[in-house]
Amino acid sequence: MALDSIKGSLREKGVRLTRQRQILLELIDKSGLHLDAERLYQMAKEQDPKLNRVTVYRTLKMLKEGGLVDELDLMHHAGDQHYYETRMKQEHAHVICLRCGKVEEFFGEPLQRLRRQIESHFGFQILLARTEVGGYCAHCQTLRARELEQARQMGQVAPRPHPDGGVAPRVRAKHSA
Amino acid sequence: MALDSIKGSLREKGVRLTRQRQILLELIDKSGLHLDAERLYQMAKEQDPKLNRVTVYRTLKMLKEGGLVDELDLMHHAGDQHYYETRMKQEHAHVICLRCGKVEEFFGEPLQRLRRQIESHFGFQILLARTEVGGYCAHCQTLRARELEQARQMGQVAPRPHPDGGVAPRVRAKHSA
DNA sequence: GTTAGTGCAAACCTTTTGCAGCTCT
DNA sequence: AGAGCTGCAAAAGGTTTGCACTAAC
Repeated sequence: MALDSIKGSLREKGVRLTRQRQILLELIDKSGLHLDAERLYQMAKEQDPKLNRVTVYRTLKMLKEGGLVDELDLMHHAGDQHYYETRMKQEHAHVICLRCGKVEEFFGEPLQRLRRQIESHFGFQILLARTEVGGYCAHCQTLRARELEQARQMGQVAPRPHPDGGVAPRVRAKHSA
Repeated sequence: MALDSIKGSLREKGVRLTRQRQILLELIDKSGLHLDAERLYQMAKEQDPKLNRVTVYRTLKMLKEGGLVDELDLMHHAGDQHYYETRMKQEHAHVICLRCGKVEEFFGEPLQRLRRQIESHFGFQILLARTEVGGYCAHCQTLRARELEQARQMGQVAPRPHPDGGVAPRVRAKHSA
């Protein structure tokens, strides 16, 4: 489990393992999900109703600057928040369906190859890398074709299939209390 | 020039080429730079002092949703703004030095390979792809080594070389008037 | 007992929205 | 002429900061 290695890493730096941080670390690590700050806050509040949103932001910032978590934006498919995941795993790309929002992870050798090429090409020292890909998953391709067909039958002008045309309208999450 | 193809593409859709949009398109296309909304606004204001910040955001949003520009965040090396570039060029990765802020572009076959692999692995239809890499450029690696050496000589504890340790503190740009 | 960390309130930056008036086609 | 676009003001969303109090080491 990556949790323990994170905790160790923090202890080494003299960072205090407060109750709040334990809760947050546990949530980030356990849920394989890609949580944003607000979501993480809501989940943490269930374990400690007094835990403040600010603490979530401060903890995430610390973990990010310590290189213990990575920050993603998943192509802003649902707004401008950032998402977080522990750095345990091997480098991977995120593949986001712009229609249903599903996020897949792609591991594989092309990523390492790309990384090596960039390092040698520029003499660059890579600390963080991020590849995000947006489009339509197999399932949504089918559904979308059907939708377009229906629109055509209803006598409407068929929307031209455009590079970014199908992006779902931004749903702004609302902080509830 | 990509400008004309963008203009054509907009005209086709019945989008009006207003004075403001011409100014903005010109700026985005001409400056090879990666501009954020605020910077673009400041530059546009020099040509038309009445042009409003809101128009900049609306134009960028339209271009983005029309697939005519790509939105980047360049690893948030200078804050949480987004940066924009025309989609003319071949797909490329952005390589950002976290110390000096320089942005390099990497073209090359590993990117296409990665793209193809993702498409075939998931049966995914890619519309947008983005690879951003953060670290130290060749020049800053040298400077940083020197800095660390000096810190050591001054009797301080040598900062452990950390995955994300050297990121410059966030400078929040301020809207001036 | 120190010092880092927390909660609260308020600020901050970036981006969006409502609406009246202007302007491209 | 009329739909589309702009500017203005105001709001919203996400995130950060100042400060007094609390808790981890």
